[in-house]
Amino acid sequence: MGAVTSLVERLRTRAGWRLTAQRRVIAQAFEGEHVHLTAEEVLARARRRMPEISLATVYNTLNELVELGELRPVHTGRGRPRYDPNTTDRHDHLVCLGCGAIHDVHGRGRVELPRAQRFGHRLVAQETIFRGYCPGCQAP
Amino acid sequence: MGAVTSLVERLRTRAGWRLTAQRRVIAQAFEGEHVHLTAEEVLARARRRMPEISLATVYNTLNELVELGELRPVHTGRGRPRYDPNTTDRHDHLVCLGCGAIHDVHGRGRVELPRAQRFGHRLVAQETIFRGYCPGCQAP
DNA sequence: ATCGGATATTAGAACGATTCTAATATTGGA
DNA sequence: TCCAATATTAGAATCGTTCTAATATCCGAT
Repeated sequence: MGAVTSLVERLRTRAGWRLTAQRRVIAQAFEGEHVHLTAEEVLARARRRMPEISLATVYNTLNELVELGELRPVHTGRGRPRYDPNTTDRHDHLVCLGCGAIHDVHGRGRVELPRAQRFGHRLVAQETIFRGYCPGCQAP
Repeated sequence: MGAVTSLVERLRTRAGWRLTAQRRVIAQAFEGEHVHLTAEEVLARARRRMPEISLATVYNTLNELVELGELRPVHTGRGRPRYDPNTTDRHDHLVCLGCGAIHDVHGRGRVELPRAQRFGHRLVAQETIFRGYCPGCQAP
């Protein structure tokens, strides 16, 4: 998955799912490495290829791709949620509280949640976010 | 701090900060352990003691308390942000993707961010969130 | 090829959460 | 007691996202 096949390629061959022109340009917005886009940014990129695409379709498609496990929403706590197409390589995120910039990072070690601490939950995901100030935003 | 002195007590003695009646009832909303309230919930609790308090004041005060380091906002990715008065004991959060319930948890181990992975950032916080489905919400 | 039902797109309205505005009230110090 | 600084408030404004319902497109069956 992930690096092996491209997002567009995977969507193209997904049974029971139509890869329309709109969905294609939305998927293409995520090409390249280390992309973490807001809905608005996805719209802007999609419009470069298809100027008439609507914001509603962007939201619809983003929600579907999250549902399909192809995008991972990242709640930075600074501005709006961002969407990360890298759902296969385990990684964390580093967010600048000044400008909102976001980096993929590979933390050392892992937090485990012992059974006794799960309160009967079935775990499906875990996320670590680091916050700080980037070199350009040294601050309060 | 934290458990040693109560939030209201700390605010009462904070220089250059007026502990008004409104701010007091907002702080009192966080009494008790393991509380994670939305702004709306804070308003509801504050109104039990002061029915005429306004939502604007709740938002103003919550933002100030976060600024002062007395509340920690928790971005669960499910519903609105919650505010956690426990800013001193290191802990993580477990969120139910079904009903949005949230638990304090103590994960085992820790994620470290090596200097080489900090991209020059000065780190100020780190947060791990576990997501899953609680016993009442066994799901999709 | 054509039809028909299912699916997708769209503009714009609606919604919910939060912030802003600007007028009024309260505070604490001179 | 007076004054300036600070806090509160209702309601308007803003922002991001979802909803609505009308139109368009797709794909399989004929």
